[in-house]
Amino acid sequence: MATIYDVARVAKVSPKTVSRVLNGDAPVGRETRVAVEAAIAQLGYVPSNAARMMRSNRSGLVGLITGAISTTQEPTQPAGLPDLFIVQGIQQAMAQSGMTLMIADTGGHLDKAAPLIQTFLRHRVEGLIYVAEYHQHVALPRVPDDTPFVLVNCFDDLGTTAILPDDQRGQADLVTRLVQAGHRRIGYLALRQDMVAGKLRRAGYAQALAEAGIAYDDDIVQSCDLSGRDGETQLLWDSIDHMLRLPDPPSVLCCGNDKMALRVYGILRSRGVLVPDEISVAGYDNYRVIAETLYPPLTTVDLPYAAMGVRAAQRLLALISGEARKDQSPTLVSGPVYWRNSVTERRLPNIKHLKTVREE
Amino acid sequence: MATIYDVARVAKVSPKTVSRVLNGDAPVGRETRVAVEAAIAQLGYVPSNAARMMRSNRSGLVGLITGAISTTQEPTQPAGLPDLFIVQGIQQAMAQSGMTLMIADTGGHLDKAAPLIQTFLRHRVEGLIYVAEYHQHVALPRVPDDTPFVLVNCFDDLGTTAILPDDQRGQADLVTRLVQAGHRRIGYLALRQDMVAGKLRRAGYAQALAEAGIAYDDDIVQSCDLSGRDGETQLLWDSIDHMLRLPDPPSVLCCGNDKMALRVYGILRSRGVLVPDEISVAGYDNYRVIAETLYPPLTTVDLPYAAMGVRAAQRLLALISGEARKDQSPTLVSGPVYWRNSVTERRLPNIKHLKTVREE
DNA sequence: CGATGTCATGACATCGGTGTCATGAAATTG
DNA sequence: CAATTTCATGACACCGATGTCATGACATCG
Repeated sequence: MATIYDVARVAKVSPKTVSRVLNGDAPVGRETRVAVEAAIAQLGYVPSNAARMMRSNRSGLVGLITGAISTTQEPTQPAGLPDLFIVQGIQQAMAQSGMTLMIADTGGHLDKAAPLIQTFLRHRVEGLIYVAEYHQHVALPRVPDDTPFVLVNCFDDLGTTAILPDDQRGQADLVTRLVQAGHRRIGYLALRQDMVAGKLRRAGYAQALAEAGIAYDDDIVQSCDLSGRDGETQLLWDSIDHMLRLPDPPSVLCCGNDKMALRVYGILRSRGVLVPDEISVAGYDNYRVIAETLYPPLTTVDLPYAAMGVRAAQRLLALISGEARKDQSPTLVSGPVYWRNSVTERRLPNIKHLKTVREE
Repeated sequence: MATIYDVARVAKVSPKTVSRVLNGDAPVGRETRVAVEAAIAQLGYVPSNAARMMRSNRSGLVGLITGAISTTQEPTQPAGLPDLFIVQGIQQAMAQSGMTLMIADTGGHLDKAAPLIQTFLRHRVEGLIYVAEYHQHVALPRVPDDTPFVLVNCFDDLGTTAILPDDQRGQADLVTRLVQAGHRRIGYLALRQDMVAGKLRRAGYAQALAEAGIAYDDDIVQSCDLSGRDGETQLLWDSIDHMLRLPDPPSVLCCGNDKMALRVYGILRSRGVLVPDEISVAGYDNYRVIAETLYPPLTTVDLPYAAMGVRAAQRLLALISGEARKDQSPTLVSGPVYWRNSVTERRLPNIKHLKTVREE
């Protein structure tokens, strides 16, 4: 591979002048510049980042560690939405800033994180990001204090900068919206309560009910998630069966996530219950493959993964440039409710009317 | 950040000896080794890859270019399965070989590929991989001849090494299996015919019918894919309606991919047609979020993305090590049929009987 | 018109490792 | 026991860029 010396020889200038043409850090005569550029093109010269980094000490690299890529495959995956959207967001924001993103995958085994961090440090990354597959607590190997570090979709005990989805607010927003649409009996098919998202979403559900002055009824709140293990469909079936047989059955079933909603569609269908005419269904995640393709399309809450990714990248860049320092409290990112046809709306499309009703 | 000189000073040896301890390329005395390791630990020394690369000229880096990450979001996406599984496969195989994978995303804009390739070359990657979002023809910017290059899920006019899914064989296998299950009227809801996969799968369908001695009937073959644009559900509805009204309607509907099958489930449900009792449905891709979660679970063909990724990584590594040279004909990778409950089987679970019938 | 400043360029050292070769001591061999 | 080999280690140059400083040619200024 050609070096800057080859270019210098061909262009009949000094290597330093070639460097100046490449970086534009000092004035270069017009003719000289043309000659150098010609030589570069002729030789197909590509500068070596390694050599450049030796002096300038800026690698232009950011390391991303995640289980996102390999975990997607596992049906064990507790949350429904491909965490990859987070990576997308990060990628886009980084590309804009001229940083190159190096992505490494833990393959789901957290003990591989340490060597991966080591690899990144060898490349002298200017910052590190860890993306978790679902909202969770993590205990990661130590990262040197002078390397900016951001956690996404997870948090630790060390107060590392973290970007998290606002699960509680999202679920509360959805339930509030359901109430506005005239629903009063709102069933809740919850995720596992040992999961952060499960707990927070359920808290959001309870919060919204409280704010609306609706009593919380244990009979229509069930934990139905076995994270893909057998028996899940049975459990769901039972829970739904139980709720539908109540004297005062729910008019809408809120599902812990969109995947569960997909199952619920199947169960309701096999029972001959029409959605949304006989019962409404709502999900969580806005997992578009499911939410938009289901018939009828699913009302759900956006899990703002892409936005979280962008925010994470921005924070990391701020940390790198020294503009910001690591903050103690996590950044919560919330997403909008996507209102689709799986939920009936007792409102007329008349805005005045809507207002009136809202003021009831 | 500590350098090898710092370590040498603390351990009271020469830098070269530290280097030897790190790389194990020459014998080092026991006591010396211990002293060096202690110094390394004490200083938190991490060797600089950049400096190492300067002399050894081996970066240990492989560049991966894809639209996979950002395209997933777009509903435009013609094929159904997240191409990310390819990236997974590559990642795993590369990690095993000790290579570090740098991933860059085109954001769906192919014109960003050239600068990305440039960035990778600056980092002196030892090889490049391009992963396409769906089976397609591509025209990529030139890559220097001395840089090994592998295309995955796509092919070009230059005879670059390519790893492709065997769409024709996959569809043929499925249809053959349907015939074995007693089906004779096999409807086909095809993908767009301007897509490589669409064409190949349909060819596989026709091939299997021919091999089974079943006449090809235009009445039950329809192109129904608008790639997510509006009107798609209408088009599907019409096609299904048409087929079901035939005097001799199909006993099974083969869908161009699993996403289409998901839509078909919805349509059949709203028409009150039971799957699989009244009509069977099959998909393509084995898009597990859909195929395993649908009720009943979907019979489909595995699109072997992970395997393709592994194969691609292996080929690239072979090219890098010089063991192999670029071959002209693409490598076709095929996946198994996943038989689930969405298709009726006219066979009894008796193996003898099965054999008998097979010999009919 | 001499002093000063700007422009365009080059010489040279340097970043942090590793390859090459040299060296002295210990082990092995004839 | 001398000759040879092996072992353990260090000195030094080098990879390919860039930062620093120096230099000569002009332009500008008082």
